[in-house]
Amino acid sequence: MAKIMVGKNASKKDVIIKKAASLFRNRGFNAASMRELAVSVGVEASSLYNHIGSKSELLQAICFKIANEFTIHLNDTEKQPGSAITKLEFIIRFHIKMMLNEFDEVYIANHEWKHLKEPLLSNFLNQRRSYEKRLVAIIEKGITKKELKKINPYVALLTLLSAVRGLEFWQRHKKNISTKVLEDDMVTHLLNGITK
Amino acid sequence: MAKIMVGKNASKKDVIIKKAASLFRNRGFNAASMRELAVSVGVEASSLYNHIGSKSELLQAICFKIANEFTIHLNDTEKQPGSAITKLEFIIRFHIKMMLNEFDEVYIANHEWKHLKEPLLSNFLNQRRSYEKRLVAIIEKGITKKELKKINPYVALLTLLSAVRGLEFWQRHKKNISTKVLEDDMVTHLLNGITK
DNA sequence: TACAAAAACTAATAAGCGTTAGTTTTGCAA
DNA sequence: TTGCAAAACTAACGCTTATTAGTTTTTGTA
Repeated sequence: MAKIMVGKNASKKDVIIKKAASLFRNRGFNAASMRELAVSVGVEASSLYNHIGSKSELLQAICFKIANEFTIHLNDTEKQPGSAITKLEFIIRFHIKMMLNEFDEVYIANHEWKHLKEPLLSNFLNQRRSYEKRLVAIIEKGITKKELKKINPYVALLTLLSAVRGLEFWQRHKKNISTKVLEDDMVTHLLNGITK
Repeated sequence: MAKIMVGKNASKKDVIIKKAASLFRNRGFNAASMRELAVSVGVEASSLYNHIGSKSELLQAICFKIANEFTIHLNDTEKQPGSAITKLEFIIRFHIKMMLNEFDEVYIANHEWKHLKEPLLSNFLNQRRSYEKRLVAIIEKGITKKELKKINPYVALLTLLSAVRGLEFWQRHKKNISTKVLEDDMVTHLLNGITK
């Protein structure tokens, strides 16, 4: 009768979701079984259902939590004054922080969303599309105002988002580089290039 | 008794692997079933086993084919003379081409390798680590020779590889941008930045 | 045309999956 | 201490999975 250990301010459901995020990232959503999750939580598989509705509900919770956090931050960014470059730097730094602080969840929102079930799958994709369009708008404005080079804004978006997303590999590359160096170097690289 | 259709110069095994690559990318390795693959090939599931050994053999074939192609190209790059920038541009362009021409396979080598079984999993990861170290060496040499800015070479590697990998999303963003613009803009962005 | 090998088929296997039903234990409030 | 709800347990369900065995059909060659 191992009871689920729950820290302050976290419901048992939250504990399960956290463990699920870790498991889903390490094994993939489909490969991860509820029995494995149960072991990691320290309970029998069927007991999980006293706290959650289904396996896919866990995936939903993770994906939409992350999507909302990014949306909220973009809302803030758009409100604040400043050049396109300032805004892009602000956004890039937020992406980097999210990658470092909520790695499992962000990874899942990036890679395992495809196992969401309709209609939530469409919902999620719409939310992401909308996010990207708003970023493109910022880049376009920067080009118009001659703050940025005349490159294709979609290519720039792609490059920015992908580079930041690549921090997934940071787990592997943690070679005594401080997160500050990481953040600064990456912002420099993406905004100013690497050639001298 | 639907026989597997096979084009010139392609064995039936090749046809199955090609279909598997597409299926694994769309559904994920674990979610993709041999029965689905059989439908896509136009045959009963059990008939596949006249041509292949197992499901994971298909994953192996795909992952190592791609890994080898990248390794071979890096061998060529290292042999040829030229600055670090030239070499990096050469490599970036190859990555972009691979992404566009062998999308399914590259995607799988990037994302589904974790479902490889030992000892091939370790083998694959070693091969990738070695590839990355050789790229870092090129970047380091470029910094030493003052061709490149003094940034952390691992961060630069990360940024480069991830940005290129982001071409996965190209399928979604195909907004009448020619692949030439794409390639050129991305190389410019990654080498020279986007700020004016 | 006959024969052998290749490749298709049907049917079945054992294992693992998410989930449910029914029961027992736990922990808190009266 | 009693009583009740929350949360654990055991056992089982129906389903899907990769894979195998055994059989039949197809194909290419002599």
